[in-house]
Amino acid sequence: MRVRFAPSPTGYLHIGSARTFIFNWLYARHNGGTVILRIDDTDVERNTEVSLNSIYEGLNWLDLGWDEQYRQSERLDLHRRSAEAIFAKGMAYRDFTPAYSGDEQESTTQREGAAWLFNADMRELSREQSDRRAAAGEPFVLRFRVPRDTDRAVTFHDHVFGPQSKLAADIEDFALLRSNGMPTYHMASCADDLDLRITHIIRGQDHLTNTFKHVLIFEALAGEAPQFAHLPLLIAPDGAKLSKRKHGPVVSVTTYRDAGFLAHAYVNFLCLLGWSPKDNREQMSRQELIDAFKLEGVNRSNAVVNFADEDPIDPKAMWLNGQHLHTMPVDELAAHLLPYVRNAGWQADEAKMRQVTPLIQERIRVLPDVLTVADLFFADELAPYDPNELIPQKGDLGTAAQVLEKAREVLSEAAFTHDSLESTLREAAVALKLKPGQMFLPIRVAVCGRKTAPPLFETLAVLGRETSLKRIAQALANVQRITTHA
RNA sequence: GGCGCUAUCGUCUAAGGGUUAGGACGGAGCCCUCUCAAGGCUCAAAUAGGGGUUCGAAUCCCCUUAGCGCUACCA
Repeated sequence: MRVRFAPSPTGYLHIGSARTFIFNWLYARHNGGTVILRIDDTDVERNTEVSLNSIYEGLNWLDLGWDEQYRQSERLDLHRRSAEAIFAKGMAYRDFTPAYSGDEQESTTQREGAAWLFNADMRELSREQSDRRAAAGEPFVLRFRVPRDTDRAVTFHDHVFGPQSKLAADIEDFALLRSNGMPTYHMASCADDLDLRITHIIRGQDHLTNTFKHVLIFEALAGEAPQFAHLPLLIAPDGAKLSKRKHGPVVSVTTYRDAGFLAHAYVNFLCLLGWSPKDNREQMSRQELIDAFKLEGVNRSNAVVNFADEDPIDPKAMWLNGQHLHTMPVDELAAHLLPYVRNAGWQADEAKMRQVTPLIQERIRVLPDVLTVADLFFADELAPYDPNELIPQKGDLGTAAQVLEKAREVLSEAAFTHDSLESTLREAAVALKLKPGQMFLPIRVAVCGRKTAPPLFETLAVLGRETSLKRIAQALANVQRITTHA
């Protein structure tokens, strides 16, 4: 079994394309098949190297890999020979009509009545006439001669959409070769699918109606077409199809990468758009996805990627990334986090990172969150904060000072382990006739620089005696400065 | 305009003739608790509309509506 993913390098890797690639990959891995990456670059006008690179960039980030790789631009001979073969069988003809020059937007919306199907004079042109004009160097496009004197229907079975049928008489005589000699998408794609022995074509639903044309080409060339499976499209909250121009960077996979997503969490999220394992599972490992993936589980209706102007990330994707982060082994997560910490300019080694990671693991949803959650473990100096933050419930600056002084006293003796710190500080609270919360808050703020932070005893243990006492002393000094000035 | 496809909570989805229409995200509330998270529990929230077929329809058929796709040398 052989599947292919065939992006054209006219933009970056789009979220919908990424999902198509993922589904192809999953289908192949589930069935022990081969994944082929084929760059569909026959449109020389619009292809760019930058775009090609960004597609590789996106694909590499997904970290799934592929088995074989081709570029259509290196296979033009095959495409032309295939077109010639169809022409030789009399199933294609030359059309010397100059390229349609009307405004295409208007032509499709304003045109009344029947759609264009073919240019009768060209379809009926005698072979002698055709050869003569071609020999004279007159440019032409090669069109498929769609059978239309019968009531025959073109049919195929789609693994997602079921049986499909369309009257041949409703299919226009599409182009195989352009007047510049380059193959069209239809020609190149089918010729390559045949030559690369593709068994299953899994692609976006925007190709569903093109498939009738492809079936005609496959029949003309080989008599038999591969299997088809079309995927529902990914659309924007406004119902429009995702486009760079209209929706901005949300449509690029690099948006998620740059936001600090785990590649696998992103893959997991994309899988849930248009496919379901049918058993309510959502967080799934790569192997679980491979095992569960079946084309029968693919939906038929388009799925909305739920983003907003203020937030380009789908909330469910954010949640799912958090789930993967929360359940990841500590060492693995620490390894993911360390580069972010170092890029921020902080001193950190693997050992320190592994100590800090368990304290922040369930408090982050994307990797860069480490910068705002764990800063207090890495920064030498705490950012300045309002000393009034040190005041506990039902207390005042005096209470804060009292707590901090007591903390300084007991912490200079206590062992810096979780259990020892907890019992020491709880006893101190009792001695001061304060509730535990009133005792802990001033210390937390003194040591973390803010009220929301990881649990106090673990935090103190990781910070160590020296840093903890230094920060408590600084807080105390700040409080005393205010009270004496007042 | 023609042809094709689709239609379940705001979003992702389950249920493919018989269920109080299930789960998840997001939202609200409660619990847990040294703060924040995480976790647990609860609540609000859907079968586009109309006709059939059937004892019985979200599910099958038809119509309407809406959305999407393709539509003369983009892929």
